This record gives sequence, structure tokens and C-alpha cells, in this order.
Amino acid sequence: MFQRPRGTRDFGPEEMTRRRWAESQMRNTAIGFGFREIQLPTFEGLDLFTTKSGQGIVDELYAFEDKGGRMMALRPEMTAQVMRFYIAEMSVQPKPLKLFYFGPCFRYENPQSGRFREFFQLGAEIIGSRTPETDAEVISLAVSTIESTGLKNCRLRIGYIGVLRSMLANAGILDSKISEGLHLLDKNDEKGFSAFASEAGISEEKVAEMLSLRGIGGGEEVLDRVPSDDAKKYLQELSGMMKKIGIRGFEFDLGIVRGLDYYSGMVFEIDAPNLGAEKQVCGGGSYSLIPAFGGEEVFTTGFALGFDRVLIALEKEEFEIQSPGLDAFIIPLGEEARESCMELVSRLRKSGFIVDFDLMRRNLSKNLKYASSAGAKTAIILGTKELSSGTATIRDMVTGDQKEVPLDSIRDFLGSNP
RNA sequence: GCCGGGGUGGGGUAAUGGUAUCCUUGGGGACUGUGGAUCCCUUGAACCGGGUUCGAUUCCCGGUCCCGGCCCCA
Repeated sequence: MFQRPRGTRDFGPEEMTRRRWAESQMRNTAIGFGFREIQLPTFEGLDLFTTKSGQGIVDELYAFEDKGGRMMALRPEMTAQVMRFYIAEMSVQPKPLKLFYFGPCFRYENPQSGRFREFFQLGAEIIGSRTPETDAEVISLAVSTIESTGLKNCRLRIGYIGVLRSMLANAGILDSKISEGLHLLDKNDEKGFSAFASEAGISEEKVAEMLSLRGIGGGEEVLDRVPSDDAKKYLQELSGMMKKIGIRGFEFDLGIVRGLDYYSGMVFEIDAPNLGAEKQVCGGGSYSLIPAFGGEEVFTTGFALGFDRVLIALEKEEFEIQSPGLDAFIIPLGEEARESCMELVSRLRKSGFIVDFDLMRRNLSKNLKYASSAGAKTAIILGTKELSSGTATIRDMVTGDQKEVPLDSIRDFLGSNP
């Protein structure tokens, strides 16, 4: 027996129905927002990812040498690829460029709830625009894709990493050290941060001010306490737009520090509280990653969404979608009916009905049982009796009512009894 | 990388130091056109390796995988 690799999953028919449904809801939402889909390779040269995230991530990648001696890696996320693609082939496209993508990603991690080695992400970016409405559009898409799946219970928090970033910079911290400081704040490591700051010659007063930023969280009113006028104005403007487009119940949280260096302004996170330890379903913000990849500076706002986590959260809310089932299951009785049955099947399929028929030459009662378990709406019985009169017997699988219908009229009969 | 709890047919389970119960599912039959039922038959299982033992599914150790948590989180 073969075992599935650790941290991967098989998706059976029922689960796949659910996944495809959710995926198409999200995809349609993005298209409705004017985003266009791209698809990029599942593996890339290793350096694409180390350039973005540092050498340290190699431990957490599926990295390998190919037969040509090149170092490659399965993608752990897709943002770096989008940047590569943009610089190589899309940089002269009209701005703003609104792109989205969906696909599997891979990380060598220890599996737990909501955490797998192969997982699926949906992401979107707006490239080349830098206005509050750009940020609002991205957040709005993130929220809408999640809501489009029927998920009710989630929490949006919006922050502004630019405030801390500029405070650290103004205090004279080198660019190369800023992310270290942010990281300490992210972990709520006050002692560590104080030590880091005093080493860099920052006054205690300033340190206290920076630490207090983390306490700024709540509704619009907390924006008065934002120390930077630019950031305050920006967030107030954003807040007004969010209200206009109907996004409610979000909070501001100046304590959000997204792990990576490249976020520069607005940042946001969406949690699904019923998920347990791995409850973040979406994260994003505005950044400029492109110079690091060898392009001109272009502002971008984007997000990545954990598709699997959304589905787990949906399951916990006991959300159910109805799977399509069969419009008809066709049962031939006797040798002579078999070919007529297949002819009818083919005709109905060409008319767009979801139709299946008996492949195992079973008797009527077993066939009805099978039709029932396959979720067929009707069973169509075609035997010698019917053949001689050019009809078929259509049995409603819910009510049990039966009716003899001329072969030519079956299409209309099925169409009129949805 | 670390910690806790687990692993018996496809799914769900029972008992047990002497190779395994029941339910469900799958296949077939009774059965010659309505029995989506019922009854009968049937396929199918101890995660892997080592140890203790006359004998291990059971006890011990290691690995592996699953569930959950820590770390990390692009």
C-alpha cells in the first residue's frame, strides 16, 4: 500500500463539489470587480523566493536540484511570481493592472489544523496605483470573495505599518535594522524591543510611544490617536470609503505588523474566529516589491487568502451547498432496449441534461436503488413495452409518480419538471 | 524542530496474550417490469519495523501517518 505524503490531502467527489463551488464563487467575484486571472507555474527558480523572503525560508521550501543542475523550488506563495511576471511581461500594460490567481502552494511545515504542506491560495494585486480607493478596492475584494462563499463569521482588521516604519526610520534606525525591530513588536516582545531600541540610541520616550501604538485598536474614533498626520488622514479617508461601499464591522489596529519587510503603508488581516490556532484566513497590504526584483518602483496593493481555511470555517458554520445530482437515470429492460437507451441518453446529454444510465445490466429494482443513491431526480424506464409504443416510463424519484411519455417529448418533460 | 492524544475491513465499531464482533457500504441472488422494500449469500481489516513471549491485534521500544497545540508564518 502506498501512503499519501504527509500534509497532503485527497479530495473525494463530495468535497470536490464543495471546493469547486467555492472557488467559482470567488473567481466570479474577482471577475466582477474587474480583476483578470493569471496562472503561473507551480515551481520556479529557488532564488525568486529567497530574494523575496531571505535565505532563511529555504528550510521551509520544497527545494530541489533539477537534472540540469538548477536549484528549483515549489512555490510557497504566489506574490513573488506575480512580480516576476509583471516585470518580465506586463510592465507596459495600462495601469492599474488588476490581477488575481488561484492555485496550490507548498511549504515544508508541520501539519496541524488549517495547515498543510500542499494548500491552496487565492490572491489578487492591483499594480500601479497608490490611492486610498485602491486599498479600499483590494480590501473590498478580499471581504467579498470570502462572503461569496457564504462564510458569515470573520473579522477584518486594518492597520498602517507605515507609521511604525517611519517612526523607526526617523529615530535613526538603519533600513536594514527596521524589520528586526518590527519583528520584535509583532511578537509583543517588549523587553526585546526596548533593548533593541536603546542599543540603537532611541530615547525611552520614543520607545514608549512606539509600544503604545500597539494599543491603538478599535473603531474609527481611535484614528485620532494615530501619531502621524499623513497616516491619520489616509486612514480616515479609507474609513469613509469602506463605509460607503458597505463594509462594516471592521476595526483599526495599528499593532498589525505583517511579517515581511516590503509592506509600506496599509496592511490588513482577516480572521475566522472559529478556526482555532490557525485562524487567519487572509492577509494583505500595500507594498513595493518590485525594486528588489529589478524593476522600477511601482506601488502595489494585494492580498493572499487561505482557500482551505475558508472551507474549514464554512464547514464549522455547517454551511451546505446542494450538489447538482442527475436529472435522469435511464434503465433499459431487456436486450432490445439497450441501444435505444443509449441513444436516448446521448440525445438528452446533448440537450444539456445531466444523465446517466445502467452500465451493469442490473434488474429494475437494483437499478432504482442505484438511481436513488445517485441522487437522480427521475428514473426513465425503457423496456419492450415502451419500445413498441415509442414511449418511456418516467418515474419521479421523490414522489414515486410514474407517467408514460412519448420518446420525442422526454426533453420537454424533463425541462418542465426541474 | 518541540509537546499532547490517537491508528482494528471503504466508513463506523466490539472484544481479546491463542489471528477478530456488530452496523454500514460494495458485489451477487431470491426476482420473469416498479419490491428505492425484505430476506439470503459474498468481497473486504489489526500502520510499519524491532523486542518480550511457545504464541502479539493486544504488552514494550523506534519509526510513520492522523488529530490538536507550541514555534514559525511569505
